[in-house]
Amino acid sequence: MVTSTEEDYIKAIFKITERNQGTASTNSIAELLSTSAASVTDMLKRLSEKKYFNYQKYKGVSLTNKGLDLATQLIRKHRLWEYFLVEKLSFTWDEVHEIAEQLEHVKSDKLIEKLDAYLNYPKYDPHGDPIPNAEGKFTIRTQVSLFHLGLGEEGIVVGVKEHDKPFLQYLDKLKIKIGTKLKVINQLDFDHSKEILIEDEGQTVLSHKVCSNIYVKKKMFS
Amino acid sequence: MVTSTEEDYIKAIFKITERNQGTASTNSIAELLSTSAASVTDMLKRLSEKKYFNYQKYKGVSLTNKGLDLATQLIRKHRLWEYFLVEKLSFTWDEVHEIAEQLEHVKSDKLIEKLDAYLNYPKYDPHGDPIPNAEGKFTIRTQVSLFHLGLGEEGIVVGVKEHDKPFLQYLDKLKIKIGTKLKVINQLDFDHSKEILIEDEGQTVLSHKVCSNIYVKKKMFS
DNA sequence: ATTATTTTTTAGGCTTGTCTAAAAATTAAT
DNA sequence: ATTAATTTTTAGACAAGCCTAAAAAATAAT
Repeated sequence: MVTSTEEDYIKAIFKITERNQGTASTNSIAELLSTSAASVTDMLKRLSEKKYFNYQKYKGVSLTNKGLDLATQLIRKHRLWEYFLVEKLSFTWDEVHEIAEQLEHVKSDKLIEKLDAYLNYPKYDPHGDPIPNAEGKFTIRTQVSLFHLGLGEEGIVVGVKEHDKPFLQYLDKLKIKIGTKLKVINQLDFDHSKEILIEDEGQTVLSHKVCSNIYVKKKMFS
Repeated sequence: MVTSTEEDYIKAIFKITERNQGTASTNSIAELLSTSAASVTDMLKRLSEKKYFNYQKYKGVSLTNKGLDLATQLIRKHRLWEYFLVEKLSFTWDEVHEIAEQLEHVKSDKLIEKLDAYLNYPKYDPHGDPIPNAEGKFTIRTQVSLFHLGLGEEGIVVGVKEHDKPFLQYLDKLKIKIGTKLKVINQLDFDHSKEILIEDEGQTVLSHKVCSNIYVKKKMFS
């Protein structure tokens, strides 16, 4: 049996080690889970007996295969629930994270398999992130950040990097969502901002930060 | 903030006081929650400060209006989720209780309202129990137990009393489900068993205990 | 190569929710 | 009206998760 708290730790370790290849530090976990470093050390010591990760004092932790499997299943659950909330219950993409965070802890393999089937085995969640299948495999898409789209080039929005609520609400207001066609009609070297033509919605200026948080699929022959 | 454990206690008190009008004893709560009487006393003492119920030493507990409201909302959530699991994810009625027991603790009013709307505001759950609406009101149906159906009388199954897994599976095997038409074709005074004609499925003998666990709507003019 | 800074761990304590064993109160029985 | 049986509460302990403050280890800076 694994508790919700334990699952949160596994997920945190996964998220951290996903980027900076290798180990997660005590502090980084504490920050991600909004808890103290002392609590993390405490938890790691106790949890490491369950073999979800390797822990050496002062050396940080890295997930074992067992831990990796669990993390993948948790991400699968989280993203499937997000998909359900948006597609079936018509939540907006900025509202679903907190709810999915709770739903992902519900224990029932059958539930998640049936949910997956009901949703027709979606490959991507409402933010464009891949949903692992029952075996833990997922499809990576070729995508670039909007920042890397050159002058005159076109792309279709396929995802976002950060899931920050105000950011997602900002995109909503601009009518930018997954599937929206964008075209770079001007770019300012000074601050790396871009003037973007939004399909059916006119044009707007997007900052460097916003651009690098939007993933697009490049249209090759426009 | 109310924890899942606290919610379980409120629900238990509600269930107990629902029948034997009035107060729930320490022992009855302990039994329902599969815990010790000592734990219950402990919990009651601490929880009673939150005003969900009135507690007097040695006198048992009874829910306040605040507690009653919470219990009703929990039942609403539980039954809506059960409905979802059966109607949308095609679970059978014997499988849904444990999963709904977890889902009901997910905190989001918006979630439950949207779920309700998505399911088209169902009035009864898969076991025939009424689902309270957002205001806590629910529709009681005129129903009698199959035991009270006389010789030659007909009825339509509208619910079951106990939700015991093997019992529900037994009914499944007999092809008895909600909406099934039944007719009493013989009854044995000796053990109060009845011979029943099941619509499109032939006939069978049902024990007293089984009969009194099946609720039917009497067909007035058959 | 020391000193300073940062990170991590230890130590001790708190709350929630649980337990067992024993004491106290209530209820039932003679 | 006592005694017996049952129910409930108290007492003391434990695990999971969390905290703060202080100590120890690792890393960075002079």
